[in-house]
Amino acid sequence: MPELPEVETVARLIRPHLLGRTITAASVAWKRTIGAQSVAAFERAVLGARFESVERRAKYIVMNFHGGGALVCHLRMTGRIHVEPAGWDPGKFAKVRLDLDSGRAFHFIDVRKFGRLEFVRDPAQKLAELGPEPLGPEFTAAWFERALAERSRALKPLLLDQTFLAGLGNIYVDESLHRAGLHPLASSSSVDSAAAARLHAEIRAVLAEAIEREGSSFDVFYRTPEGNPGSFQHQFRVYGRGGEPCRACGTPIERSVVGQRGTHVCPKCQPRPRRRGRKARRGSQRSKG
DNA sequence: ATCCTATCCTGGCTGC
DNA sequence: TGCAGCCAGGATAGGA
Repeated sequence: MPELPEVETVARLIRPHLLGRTITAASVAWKRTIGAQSVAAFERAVLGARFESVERRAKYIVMNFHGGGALVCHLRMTGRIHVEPAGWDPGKFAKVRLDLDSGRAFHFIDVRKFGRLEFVRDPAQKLAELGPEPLGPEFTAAWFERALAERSRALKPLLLDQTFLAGLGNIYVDESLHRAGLHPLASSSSVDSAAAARLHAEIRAVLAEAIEREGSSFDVFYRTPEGNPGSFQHQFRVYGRGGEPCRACGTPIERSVVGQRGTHVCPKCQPRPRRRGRKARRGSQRSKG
């Protein structure tokens, strides 16, 4: 499903088609896609608007308009964006169409209808609750170590919490935890300094590598706006590899459910914590608080 | 504070 | 080949 690397890829690919372009017509085929706003109000708001910038924040694509206001898009699980020549057929799952003065049209397409394309006056306000960007300057190893220590939640649900750290989803959490040798159920407060630094580095590394490969496509849903699948799925170490040998040690990857999410762990590389919420006993660190 | 469950959706898969 | 039933999951709301 689209996580930070996939959303970044989409933003990069649609940006050149949108910058400086004006919306000349708008139509909405599925009302819930545009959020709480009425179709009439949405169309009124975007008609004549000119794209000034296209950014990514967490898993959101923020398309700012000249003079204020923005379209904020979340692909959720199956959302896709295409900017294609006017005659292009977006298919039966098309939800919103925005015609551009370039002769192209912006299409928001979504099989499962969970995705959103909302017009907001103040995107900063809408995105205010999000945690730091994992690839941004705020996300330092020191901040991360402290933030983990300040809570006592299982690592996986915490990393999926967008108000804690913004942009990771199920795939990249599983991959990061495996690469750092940490179990998804380990308590955040039990993570010592060295492990926090390791996890910090692996989160950044896995996201950067995935962006380089234009994200992951493991089903028919995620495609870049150019219609291509990403290729990072070939680098997965645990995600979707239940029963297959760990690439590091050969032990079969175990699949379980953590926080309602399919979860993939190498039982040897990521030993299960003996007790939740307590510091690991051996080789303990000397952290001062 | 943290955890758990239900909700939103439908294509694709499994099993009969 | 058909079909019922289950699964996937990001975000959010509400309850324990």
